[in-house]
Amino acid sequence: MPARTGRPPKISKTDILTAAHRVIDEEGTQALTMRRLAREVGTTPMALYHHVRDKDELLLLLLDEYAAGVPRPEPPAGAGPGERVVAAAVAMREALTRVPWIVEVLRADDLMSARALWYPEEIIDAAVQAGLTPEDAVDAYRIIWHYTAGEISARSAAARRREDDRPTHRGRVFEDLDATRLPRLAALGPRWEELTSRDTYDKGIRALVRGLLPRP
Amino acid sequence: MPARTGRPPKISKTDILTAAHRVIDEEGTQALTMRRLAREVGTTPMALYHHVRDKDELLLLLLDEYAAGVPRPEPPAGAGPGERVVAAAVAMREALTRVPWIVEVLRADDLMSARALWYPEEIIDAAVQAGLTPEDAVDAYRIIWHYTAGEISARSAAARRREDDRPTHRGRVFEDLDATRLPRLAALGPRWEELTSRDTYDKGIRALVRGLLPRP
DNA sequence: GTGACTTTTTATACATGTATAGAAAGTAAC
DNA sequence: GTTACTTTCTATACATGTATAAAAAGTCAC
Repeated sequence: MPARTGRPPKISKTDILTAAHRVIDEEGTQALTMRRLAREVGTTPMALYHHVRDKDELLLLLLDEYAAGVPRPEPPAGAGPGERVVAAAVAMREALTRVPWIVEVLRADDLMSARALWYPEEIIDAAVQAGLTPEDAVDAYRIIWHYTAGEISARSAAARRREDDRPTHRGRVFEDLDATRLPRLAALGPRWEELTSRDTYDKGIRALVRGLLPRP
Repeated sequence: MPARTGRPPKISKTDILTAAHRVIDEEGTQALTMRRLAREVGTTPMALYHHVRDKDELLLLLLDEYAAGVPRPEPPAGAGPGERVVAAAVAMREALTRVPWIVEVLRADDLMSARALWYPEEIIDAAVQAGLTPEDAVDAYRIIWHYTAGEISARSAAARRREDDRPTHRGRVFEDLDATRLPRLAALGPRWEELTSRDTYDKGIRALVRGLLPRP
């Protein structure tokens, strides 16, 4: 154990993560600011930046810790490759949906944390079992990931919109549609809010699997 | 023409949008701050907030203006419904990719601006032509939209990562993969960067169309 | 004109992420 | 011990979006 040189650290990455968890658990995501976190661990805000690169990385580390706590379920027994992909994607989306700050992480990085990597592993493996080349299997995974990330983002934006009662641009747009140029939308207009509040993730994933994997 | 009451406005929404365009054209998106914009139109920052709700709405209005300038292409002659959907989705993604601030807009709202609505119109119409019910056609559009938004976000995040030469969390994660638990990823590891830099949007859209529309 | 009312603009303030510069606190060589 | 070097921490500062309160500038009824 070689003695380390330099000023001995007062705080560790673990301290930071623990404190961050505490703050989020007790007061929610929006209470997690760098200043607040610094106070919580007993330092100055900028000291945190020696342990994490920026706030986005902090969130990614939190996500990783969270992922470590999610058990890796066994793929359903006797399931075909297609069903394995669907099951993994659905589990991935569900796990991510539970993370309140997930949107920030999605914006920052397109890949999951180390301990969440079994999702891509499972999806890619199942795709290869179904007959895809490894390259095609990676493509399939990325396509599924893009779809999943987009769906999560959109859902979160919709939820924010619902909380916020200020009148939205969106509403105005849909009120006066040109029925000549946009007949379908005009016809659907009144039902738009209802139609677009349905959960279509599964439907999309199944369509993707049908379209990506070779016909059995 | 009823005379308006209240203090007469010094600036209009049009002034703001014009100035915003000028700033973006001349100095790029990151130069567009509320303070800068206020200086440009000759007011105080907060005066802008009487004409736009917040910066996100401003960007949405800019997107709408931009969309007005993109001509609505005729669907390819003699194309089947599936090809029409693909063409519309590809055009939508391409148009949005050209808007540098698109990521902010995607985060704020899941729907496009008024003058960009022909994309969903075209997709929904083609889906109905293919035999879907209007409800299923809306679902199909939303699924395609989620996929598209996710892909654009991921691409933009990847581009930012490339510009930034600071070492990324992502890199470290992929260096030490547990080959026992994650054999596929470990095998692909060295090629991951290359494999995930490919453009798979078309492939995904075609898979979605295959999976969503009834077999012809 | 005067006072009530409305709309728009201004001034000020705050919270946030983080850049930058340098101080503090240790080890290692001599 | 003194000096050089390294790592971590602190202080200060800035740019940003936007909340809040009040001021300004008009119309209208009388």
